[in-house]
Order: sequence, then C-alpha cells, then structure tokens
Amino acid sequence: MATIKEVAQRAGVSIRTVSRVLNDNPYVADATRECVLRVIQELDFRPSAAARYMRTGQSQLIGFLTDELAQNAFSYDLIIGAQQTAWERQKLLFLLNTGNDPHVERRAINMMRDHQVEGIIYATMYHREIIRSQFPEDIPVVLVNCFADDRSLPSIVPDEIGGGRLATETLLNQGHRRVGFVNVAAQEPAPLGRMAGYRQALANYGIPFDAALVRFIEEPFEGLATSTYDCVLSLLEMDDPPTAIFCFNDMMALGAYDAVRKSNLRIPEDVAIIGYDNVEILAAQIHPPLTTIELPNFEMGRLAVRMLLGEAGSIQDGRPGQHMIECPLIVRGSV
Amino acid sequence: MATIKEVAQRAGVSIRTVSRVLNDNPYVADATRECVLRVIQELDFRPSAAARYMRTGQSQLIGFLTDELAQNAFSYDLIIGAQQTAWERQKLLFLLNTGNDPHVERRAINMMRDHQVEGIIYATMYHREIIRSQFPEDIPVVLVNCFADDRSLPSIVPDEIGGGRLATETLLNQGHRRVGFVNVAAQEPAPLGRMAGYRQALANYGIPFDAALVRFIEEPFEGLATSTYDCVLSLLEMDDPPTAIFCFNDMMALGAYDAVRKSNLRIPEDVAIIGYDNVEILAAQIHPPLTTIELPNFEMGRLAVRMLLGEAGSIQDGRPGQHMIECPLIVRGSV
DNA sequence: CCCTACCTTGCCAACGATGGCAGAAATTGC
DNA sequence: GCAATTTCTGCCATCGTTGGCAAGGTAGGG
Repeated sequence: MATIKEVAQRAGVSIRTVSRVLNDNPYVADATRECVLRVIQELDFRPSAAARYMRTGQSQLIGFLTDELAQNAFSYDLIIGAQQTAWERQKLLFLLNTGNDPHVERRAINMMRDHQVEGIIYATMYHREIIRSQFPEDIPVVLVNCFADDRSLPSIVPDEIGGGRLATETLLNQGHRRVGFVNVAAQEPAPLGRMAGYRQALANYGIPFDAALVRFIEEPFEGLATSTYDCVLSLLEMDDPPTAIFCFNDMMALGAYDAVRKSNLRIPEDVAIIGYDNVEILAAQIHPPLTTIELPNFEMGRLAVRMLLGEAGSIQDGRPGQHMIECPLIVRGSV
Repeated sequence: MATIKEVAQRAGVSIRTVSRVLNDNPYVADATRECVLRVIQELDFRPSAAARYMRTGQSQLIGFLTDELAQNAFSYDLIIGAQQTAWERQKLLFLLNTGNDPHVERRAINMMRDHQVEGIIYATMYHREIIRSQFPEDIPVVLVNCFADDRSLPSIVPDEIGGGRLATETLLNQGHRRVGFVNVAAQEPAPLGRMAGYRQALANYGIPFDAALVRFIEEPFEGLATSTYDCVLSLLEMDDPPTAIFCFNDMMALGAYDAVRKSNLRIPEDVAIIGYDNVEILAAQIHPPLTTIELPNFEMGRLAVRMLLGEAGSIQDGRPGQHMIECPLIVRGSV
C-alpha cells in the first residue's frame, strides 16, 4: 500500500503538503491540491489510521462486547444499530463475544485497550446487573440491557414494567377479562418487571389479580416452547380458563400456539396470544402472525453509540445516565 | 494510559529493555524482568497496538464484511466461528454490514484498508456469485457463501447438492416413496443445487421424478411460511399425496407444519418433514422438533479465518481454493 | 592475567502521519 | 515602489513501539 511519502514524491511536493490536502487545510494552492489529489487517486492511497492515531490520539475505534448475546440470534439489531451509528460517525466497531466467561472478558477488554478503543459498549443477552469493577476506570463504558451494581456507568435498559403493562393492556383493551401469563421463574429484571407490569395493567382495569392465571417455567430453560405448551394446556383446562395469554417471549408463544390448537381453539377468536421480543423470523412467520412487544434493539444500539460519544445523555443530573427505553407494541394477527 | 516510557522510567531501565520484556526476549536478567513486570502490572500498562503496528506492519486486524447477512439473524454462528478463531490467534475482527449497497461496500472496504486489516472476509446472506473487481487486489480476501465470477478468490460455499441429496435420502431411507419438495423459484445456487440433489437421491433409489411433487414459491419471498402453507396444502390434496416433504428452509417448514396440522395429519406419523438451515430457535422449538440439514456456519467462519491466515487451503493446485462444505443432517423428531 | 564468549543493556533510527514554526511567494494598500 | 499582509510551502519534532548495532559487564578457559 502506498504511503504519504510516495504520494509526495510523485506529486513533487512535501509530505506536509499532502497531509494538508488530506485534512482539507485551506492553505494549499488549487493547482497543487488538484495535482496531489490526482496522485492520491492514481496510487489508490489511503492514510494509515494507525499512524494518524499516533499523532492525534484519535483511534476512531469502538469496542462492542457481548456476553452470550451474539450467540443467540435474538438481538442482532442491537449490533446493527450500533454499527450503523458508529459508521455514520466514521468510527469502526470491534466485535467480541465472551460467552460470559469472566476470564475471556478480561482478555477481551485488554485487547480492546491495546487497540486504543475510544470506549466500550457492553451488551448482555438478558437484562441483568453487572459488577462495575470488571471494567477499567480509564475508558468510557456504556451498558446495554444491564446496569452496574452501583449505577456508576451509564446504561440503557428496556422498560420491562411498561412492556408488561402494555402487553396486558392490549389484551384487556380487546375485552379480555381472564388474562393468563406464562412467565419464567427467575429473579431477574425481565420476569419481575413484566410481572409487575401485568399486575399494574390489571389494577388499572379494576380486575383482581388471580394467581392461578400466572404460571412459571422453572429452570433449566431448555425447550422453553415445550414447557410453555404444557403450561398453556393446563391453563386452558381450568374451569374458568383465560381467553388471552401473555407469553414471556416469542419462543414461548410458539408453544402456546400449539397448545391452543391442540385444544381445538382458534387464535385469536377463542384465545388471544401476545408475545415479547419481536423475533421476526418467529413472530412474522407463524400463523396467525404474532402480536408482540418489541425490544427496540436497533434503537438501543444506536443510543449506546451516541451516549458513548457524548452526544446523548451519558450524564444525567451529574450522574451516569440510566436510560429506560420503551418497548412498543407490534400489532399482527394474534390478538 | 501509561506508555512504555513511563514503565521504563519507573523501573529504572531503558525503553528497549521494557520492549524486550514485552516480547519475551531471552536476553533480560531475571531480576530486571521481574522488576519490569511488576511496574507493568502496577501501572496496568498495555503496549499500543497502533504503535506496534507502525514498526512491525502487523495490525492483527481482520475485516469481516457482510451484505445483508447480519441483518438476518440466521447465520450468526458464522460470525461467532470467525471471531473465536481470530481471537485464538490474537486477532481482532472488524464487523461491517453493508446492506448490499455497493457504495457502502466501497466505503467499508476503504475503512478497513485505512485500519490496515490483514485481510477481509466477505460473507453473503445467500449463496451467490460476486464480482471480483469490487475487492482490492492488494489485500487477501476470502469469500463465504459466495464465489468470484472468475474464481480468482478463495471461497467457501455449502454443498447444496449434497445437502439436497442428504435431505431427500433421509426421507427415502424411512421408506417414503412420494417425497414432495417445496423450493423457491430463483436461479441461484441454493435452490438449483438442492433441486439437483433431490433428483440425484430419487435416481439413487430408482424412483422416477414426478414434477407434480415439486412446488416453487415465487418472488417476492415475503411471508415464506404462509406461501409454503398453501403449497403444502395443495400437495396434500393430491390424489396420490406425498408422505414426506422436503422444505427449502426451516422457516418454510413452519408453514408446512401448519398445513399438515390443518389437514388433520400427524408429524411424523402421517407426513414427515425435513427442513434446511438448522435455525435453532425455530427448529429446536417447534413441535415436534424439526429434523433438518445444517448449514455449518460456525465451521465456515472458522475455516474462513484459517484460510485468510494461510493455515488452510487458500490455494489448491496453484489456484485459489474453492471449498465445498458438507451440510450435516440434524436428527430431531419430524422424520 | 588475558582473551574470548556470552549475557545484558542502551542508543539511535524507523514506521506513517500531523502540529508548530519559519521562510518564500504572492497580493494588497498607500 | 516599498512595507505589510496574506497565502503557500517545507523542515523538524513527535506519537509509542521494535529492530539493528554497539558497548559494558561477567564468567570461563587457557
């Protein structure tokens, strides 16, 4: 690859002049600029980012660290949103997936430091709390789908309570009064929050909470859809069965569909179903298409980059911003 | 962040000695080495990859370019396989998704050149031919899921014919003699190859090809599962209906499931179904779990990195290696 | 005791770019 | 026509690291 030196030689000017052309410095004669630009094109020259970084200290690099997220096709849009936003700002994204292994994580962060990233975005598969001390103090960090134990890092998390409420209210709005909820049994923000939202929605509509309508899938969460199938069957066999079911996620809705069909009921006429996550290849393809709550992954990725670069509230009231992103309703045909 | 200079000062040695410690040069006295290592740890020093590159010309960076692939959660394992393999070799992966826009693609390649990537892996969403001239001559390129018009770039593609044959033979092996095939209507390697494999399998078993058993979904490919639903319904309504159906991909199998159920038939007892792609969140979750042909994405990502680094046949018989990867059968419960 | 190795260390140049400064050339104002 | 200003250009140092080379020190052998 050509260097600035060769360009200078071939154009018959000094290196400094070429550098000025590259950086749009106004103090270059038009004729000179044109000549230099022509040579640059001829040689297909591009200035070395590494060398430029040496002088300027601007690496234009952003680290994107994920735990298991990337292994699990769900939240791909998060990466795309971040990548696109970074790209618009002439930054490049490093991608590293750690498999949630703390040792790998440390090495990954070190590797990113080696490459002088301007900051690190850390995104988790499941909404959870993370430990602040695993991140270095001297690099900006933005958390996605998780938050620091001491809230000392800016973070972006989905509004689980709002989402749970929205899902439930969507069903209540259609006149349903017996709304089942198939949740997962874990003390994490997602199941707890969506549960809270479910209860809020019932309260808003003046409907008493009925614990019999709420079922929990126990760990391990293998074969989620199958476990949900069993849950929903038992819900539908109740004396006073639900006419609508809120599933913790779209994969589980798949199991719910099977259970409803097995019971010779129709969706949405006899039983309405609503999911969560908006996994397109599931939700848009099953029949009838699944109405669901979207995890706004693209937007979260986008915001993460903007916060990292200081464009958006990485600081709120003098403390690291803790952002809650609304989860919108995606209307399809299952309600 | 600390630099090598500060480490040297604090340890009371020259910069060169610190460099020697960093690079495991044997000519360092044990006492000195220990002292330097202690200071390195104290200052949490890490050598700058950019500066190191300046001297050595080794950037340790690999570009990973995708067209639409990354937007579509299918082939995530490809990226993970590449990332993990790169990581084992102390390399970092740049990820860029171009959305198949040639303008964006050019810019992406330029950005990667700016950062002195040691090579570029270009992966496409669909198996297809690409134009050689869009890539620079002076950087190693490995193609995944695509191949150059003039075969002048090493490439890795799935063996579509073998996969189609394997899928069909799996069904024939179970005693099925009327095997339907729901394909997509496109002049691309995947549908053409799988079709060829289907015919080969029939021939191997001495079963005459019946065009009535093969259906094509026309473009646009929106709502693939729904279109497949209609196709499969009409297949099952034939006088001599198929007892097994090979679906071009897993999403389409979802539609096939619905059609079979609609016809009051059981899977796999009355109708066996086999898919293609092994999209886990679909195939493993639906009921019964889908038997399918796997696109070995992880392995393809892995091989791509190894080829790029010259570890594996990037050259075969003096020409760029064109690798065909076998697609293995994943047995679940639908056959 | 000296010579020869080898071990250990440090100095300097270099990678490819940009910033500061100074000098040369061109332009302006009187 | 000359000084003052503006425009344009080039030289040198610098970023953080490693390679080449040389020099000082230590030990071993004769």
